[in-house]
Amino acid sequence: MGGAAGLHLRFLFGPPSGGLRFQGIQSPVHLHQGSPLRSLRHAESKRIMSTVAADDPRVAEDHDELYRVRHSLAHVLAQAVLEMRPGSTLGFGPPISDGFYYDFILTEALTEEDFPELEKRMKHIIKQGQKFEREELPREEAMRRLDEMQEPYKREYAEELFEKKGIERLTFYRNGPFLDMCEGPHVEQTRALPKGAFRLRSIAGAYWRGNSDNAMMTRIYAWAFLTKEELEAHVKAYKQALERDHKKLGRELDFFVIDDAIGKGLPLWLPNGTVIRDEIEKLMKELEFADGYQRVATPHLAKTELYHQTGHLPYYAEGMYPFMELKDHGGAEGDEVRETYVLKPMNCPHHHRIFASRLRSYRDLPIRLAEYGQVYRYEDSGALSGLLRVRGMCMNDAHIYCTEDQIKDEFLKVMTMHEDLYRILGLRDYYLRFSTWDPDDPKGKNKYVDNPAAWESTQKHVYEAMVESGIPFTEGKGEAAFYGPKIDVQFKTVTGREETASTNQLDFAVPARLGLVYRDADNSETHPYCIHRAPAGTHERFVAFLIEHFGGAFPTWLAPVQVRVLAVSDVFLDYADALVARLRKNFVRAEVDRSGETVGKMIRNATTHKIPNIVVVGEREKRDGTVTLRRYGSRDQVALRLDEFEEDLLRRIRERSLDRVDWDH
RNA sequence: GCCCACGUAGCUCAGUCGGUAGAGCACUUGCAUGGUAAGCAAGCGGUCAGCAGUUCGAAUCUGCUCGUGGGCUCCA
Repeated sequence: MGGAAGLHLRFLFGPPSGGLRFQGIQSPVHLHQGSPLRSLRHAESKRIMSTVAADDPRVAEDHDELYRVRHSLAHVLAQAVLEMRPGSTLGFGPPISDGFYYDFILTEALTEEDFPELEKRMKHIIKQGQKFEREELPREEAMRRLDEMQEPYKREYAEELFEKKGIERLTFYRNGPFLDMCEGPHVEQTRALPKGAFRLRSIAGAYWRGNSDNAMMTRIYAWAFLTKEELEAHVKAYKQALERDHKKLGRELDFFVIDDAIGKGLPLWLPNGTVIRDEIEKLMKELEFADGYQRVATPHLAKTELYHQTGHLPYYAEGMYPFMELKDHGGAEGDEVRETYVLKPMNCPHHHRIFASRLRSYRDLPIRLAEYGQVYRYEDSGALSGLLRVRGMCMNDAHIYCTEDQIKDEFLKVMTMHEDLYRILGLRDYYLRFSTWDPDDPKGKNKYVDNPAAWESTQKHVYEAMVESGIPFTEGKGEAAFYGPKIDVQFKTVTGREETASTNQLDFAVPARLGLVYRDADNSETHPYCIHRAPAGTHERFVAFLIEHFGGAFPTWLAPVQVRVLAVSDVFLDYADALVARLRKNFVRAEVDRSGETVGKMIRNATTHKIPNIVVVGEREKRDGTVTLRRYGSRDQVALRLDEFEEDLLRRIRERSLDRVDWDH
């Protein structure tokens, strides 16, 4: 997987600028909430949805009250900050999904310890009942005003608005002593702002306009709602969500560790976490087998030269681990470098070489090569986060080589596979984004392969496949990979951060660049199209999503330990052992608790480890040939005959049943 | 990479004014043989992330390094 250009390789983990790493974003469209995917197949949504999300605060209800409150509070915060740090300059201060933020260049640092005083000052400002007064100025006056205000960043943006967006007049808002260039709207006056319904949340660095070439500003985030109750409910929900954090659960439930002795961003999968990975891989292999994929296996290394041929180097070198230089003799100083190798940051070049390993006929196509290949990317250290953003990862990868006529059907099958995978796992809170070419993009030919005809045709095929799939999607114009359109699947983490789970790209350029051909019906040599696809993204990130989705309480088929058997006394351990042996013959991950603790304690331990099936055996069970079953999340105990217990258990595993409902959220 | 915060036992955390380290859980052992979320007791466990400095004396103060977390256009 991955793309054929450095920039786009990184798209599985978000664009290089980090533009997708929003804090607290709501999914633009909660497309799949509350309804099974299947029912969406024929939904009325067979059209491209609006590019701007429905609950995006910028457009919601044409700037509703909440938007005005948040926007106005941002001004109040800025006023308070300027009181405490006179002479500081302003950046942006927009409403966001759960509050607002404001960016500053501060004359002297503020920390979260200053929050109480800032909040106090904000409340004081609110009490003053300052009126928000709107003023529109034509270009020259506006620019003069900004010069007087000594706000260089606002000024820079104003220039851009006049130049590029072609606006005529610039809007300013004044409340009390505070003046800001701002399009509004705002509340009438500060007393209209609900007291006690906002809370300063955190302080963070943020580059001006998100570009690391620009100045580093100080960003203050705040939560804000219309009522105190809403704020408190939000904060409470946020804290509860932190309990599901995959990093926390990963430690508590022994899923993975990241050990500095190995290296940052290089997770070690513990036995429990490996089970989940393996189960996802098994599932994917089944789905792929059904769709005619063939499995391949390729090494972690390749000669650097290969990446020169694909066009990744030297452009993408920064995203890769440093090259390994093989020298003559013992590699002593001064020995000539014979060849260099790289740790692969993607699998596609290897798969392309497999395609090239023999002469291909049009009759062979489509060829679908699948591999869960381990890749390594040298991500910025500050970007690393648990399993969500790592430097060593396993791609849920496959490359489909096909003719133009096959694109639509193949893409449709790929999207259907996504649907199947997510439905099986009960994942609903995601949306799809169709990223297209922007022929008018000023960066033009540097950003996209210069082949308008290919763009038009491939986008049409992908679009038609999406429409036919019936899966709703949004469009991101100008966000395509440089070699073709793509469909990304966006998920939200428990803390509200949005991440790309899967990226699926249509590549009409790189196979040609590598000289891949097949013999066509007319005996000519033709370049294949290539679809890069990864329904489960990387196994690291995907398992992280699943941990958070299930809150660590996995359904039986996914659970690291599927059944734990407790004997009420050591006397009945033989019965417990026999039961476990019987289950393990059927590949059930069952084990006996031999801790010798009290039953209450063993129940507690199994429960805190979120084991889905707890079986208690004692005299009654041994005598009657039964078990007493207690399912995770339930206090009920059910007595079952051994064979009916086993049959039900095996069925749930076989059917990949989501056998619990209380984690529905 | 950059900004901010944080780093004490395997985990979660306490540690006052700078005076040489503590709890609960986990683990080990012993007792208890217990019927659905913690039986009782003892023990083991720390280079207070690392290095350097200030000091008679540093977990505590300062600097650097390493690591972790949050954030780095939701664009006036």
